Amino acid sequence: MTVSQLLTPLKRQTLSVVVYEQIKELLISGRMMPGEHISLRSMADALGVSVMPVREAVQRLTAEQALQLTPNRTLRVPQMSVSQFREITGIRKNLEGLATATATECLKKEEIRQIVLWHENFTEEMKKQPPDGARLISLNKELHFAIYRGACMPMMMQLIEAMWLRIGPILNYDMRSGPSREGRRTALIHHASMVDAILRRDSEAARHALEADIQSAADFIISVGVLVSADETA
Amino acid sequence: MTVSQLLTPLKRQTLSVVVYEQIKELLISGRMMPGEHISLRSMADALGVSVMPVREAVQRLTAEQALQLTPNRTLRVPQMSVSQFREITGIRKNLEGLATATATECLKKEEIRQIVLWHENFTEEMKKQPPDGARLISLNKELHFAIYRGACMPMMMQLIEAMWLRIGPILNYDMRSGPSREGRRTALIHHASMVDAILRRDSEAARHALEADIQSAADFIISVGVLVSADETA
DNA sequence: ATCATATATCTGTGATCACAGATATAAAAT
DNA sequence: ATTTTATATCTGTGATCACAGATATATGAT
Repeated sequence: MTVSQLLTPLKRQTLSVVVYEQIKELLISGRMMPGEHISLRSMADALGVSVMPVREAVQRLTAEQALQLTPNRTLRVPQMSVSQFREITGIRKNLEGLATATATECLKKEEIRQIVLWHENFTEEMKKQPPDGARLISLNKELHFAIYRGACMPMMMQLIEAMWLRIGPILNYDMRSGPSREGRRTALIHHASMVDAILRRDSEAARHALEADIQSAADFIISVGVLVSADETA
Repeated sequence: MTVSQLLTPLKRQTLSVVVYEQIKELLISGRMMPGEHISLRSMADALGVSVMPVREAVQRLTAEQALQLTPNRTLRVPQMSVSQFREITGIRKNLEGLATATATECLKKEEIRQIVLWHENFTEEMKKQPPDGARLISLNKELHFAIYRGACMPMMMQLIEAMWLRIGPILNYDMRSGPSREGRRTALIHHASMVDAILRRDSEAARHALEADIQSAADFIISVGVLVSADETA
């Protein structure tokens, strides 16, 4: 065996996409608050690169509406109005419902085993006093995406990820301090019936449970009052 | 009335977004073929700007998968495999179906009048011998988006536009020389029943007609054989 | 102390240069 | 004539500078 065979393929990673992934992770895990301002140069200094890669990463995130460029040439993580959040919730129920139903019919045994595992870990963390907010966010995401991946619809995955990227800061806003008690109970109920439906290969039941999970979480977010009026989002 | 009141608000248009819109228009109207190569500098020269704005526009289009960056650092308009096209068709039926059903229930009279107008123009152009391919593409798009806009779901609109951007080059591939005779007949049938359902405020019938329209067009594209094998899209 | 003005600093945007990798072209050797 | 080698050109990427607009700070006058 030669040395060249030992080397990893070293897939081409431009600095831009590395920066992009980093900022994306900050947003999706909710370490940046809605309304918070950022700047290209400060971000570049913090990451130890020039502004160039940050520019391209930010440009891309702005196109995905994960960041927002105000009329005063200021970058910020967008706030969200109730109506925007309602619309995004409707779209999510549609897309993720379709992905869940499709996945239920074609998931492999090994993949189902993994899903059950994520579910158990999530349940376990939920029962702690108090649960670790960051870990809950992560486990919840892993559980959902393990299901969606099973649908074998790569483009659908991208759309769903784009949606999660936009609601990431909002979701974290809630999860950061751990969800309320009844929030925990309903999440566990819906997750359980969703996993149960998958095990029974009942695609419509799985879709229904998933939609209920999304809707109840959305209702909670709206009731908390972190969303702003429509004119503050412009 | 002062002069300042006569001036348009002059909304801030960066060069980048102007270039972005231009390339987008080229793609969506199908003036660029799938597999065709482009370069930043040639595009910049053609538009009379530096490479900088083109870079950002292309970066954004690449993120939206409307352009593709090959491993050899070459830009091209992506080809599409049959499975990719099938998936995108499924997503489109879902998203555009939801938008159509929603719009059917809340469209205003004036908006419906406009939709009927686009439908009549499209029908008229279809009956010409031969029909103008570019005009058909434009009219078809206007008709569909007039309906979707009626749903008042701005985020949904962005998702739908992103889908159309990706299939633009493929659709044009077919429409350029005008559709086949039976393609024309089925398109007209589905459009007619869709508009009819909207007039009757029958949202489920409208959704069904829309889905049939998308599916029949997709079946035709697949039968033409412009799609490539999966390994050519990597 | 309060308000107006001026200065300094920070913002994103665009242009230009330098660089490494890939491709095409031309020259040379067989 | 064919293959190999060298050169030139073209590719996207990253860094740096210049610029105009906006914001904050400081300076001045009242």
